Amino acid sequence: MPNDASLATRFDEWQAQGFDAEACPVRNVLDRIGDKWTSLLLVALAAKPRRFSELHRAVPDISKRMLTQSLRDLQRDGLITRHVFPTKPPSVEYRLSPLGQSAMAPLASLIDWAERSFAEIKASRAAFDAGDTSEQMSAA
Amino acid sequence: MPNDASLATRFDEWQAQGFDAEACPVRNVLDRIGDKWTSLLLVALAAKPRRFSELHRAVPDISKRMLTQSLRDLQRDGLITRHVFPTKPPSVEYRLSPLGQSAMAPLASLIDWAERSFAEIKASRAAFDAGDTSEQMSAA
DNA sequence: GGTCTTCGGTCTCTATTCAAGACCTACTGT
DNA sequence: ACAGTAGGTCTTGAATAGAGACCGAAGACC
Repeated sequence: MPNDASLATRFDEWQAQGFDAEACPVRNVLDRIGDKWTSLLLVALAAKPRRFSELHRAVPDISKRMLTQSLRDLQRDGLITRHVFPTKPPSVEYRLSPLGQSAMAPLASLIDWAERSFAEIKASRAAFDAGDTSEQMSAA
Repeated sequence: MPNDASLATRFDEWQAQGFDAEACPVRNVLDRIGDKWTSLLLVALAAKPRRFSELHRAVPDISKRMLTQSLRDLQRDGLITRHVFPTKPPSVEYRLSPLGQSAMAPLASLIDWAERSFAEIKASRAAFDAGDTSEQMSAA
């Protein structure tokens, strides 16, 4: 069962292993999750399989270039599968693989946290931007 | 309780709201989590409070510039706090705020998933890079 | 028959962001 | 006196993201 302590322990282990980017799951996997679009696409596909243009409409401000690239990355990592139908204008459907579905639970818990904490984060940002220099000068 | 269905529902809600980046917790929060360094720093600070150079040593291949900037972002979002001690060479300690600690549980579950799935992801990447074009042509 | 739109992309070009490393002030040890 | 440490900032090049043009084939429109 993961908790803060085991996280810290694992951090030490990763560090001991020289923090090789190839070997470190955090760097490998979280870099992809945080890829600005990929998590959004995963959530979009969690609802149901969708086609390319459908995804493009669902996530309005992604460019085709980035959509293509993000889908390729997701496919490469085995989180989604790509199905080509040789229809008159070709249609391509993307759907979550079992591996991708297994990611939804932890991803949902993160999103859940994000929604719960969003007000507090926004408040903190506002305070920070207002010049709130609440830095403790311990033992002046 | 979050599950796939509620995620999908929320996605529809975000979409209905015009997907304003300001209002969407996923884009706001996940963008930061996936900021390449921030989650790593959060994990590093989960173990214990650390000082600037200590963090720089703990995460070997981050540049000072990015370390400074990532810490500022984290501080701005209220996930960490910054404590300046007016010692002879000034020392600055960073530590997780309560909000930051509340993020560790979902983050840990994601990292847990990442470690469990890493082998499968690596295998998938290898297959993909080997030119495994396993695209289903339904109804040839 | 000619033109317009859809679909799933690719290509090019520009703007932003990242990363490496020099530099800075103040102090400390040798 | 000189180098080194601490916590950064600044400058400069490299990688990356985004906007939008283009493409081929097939309908649908007129």
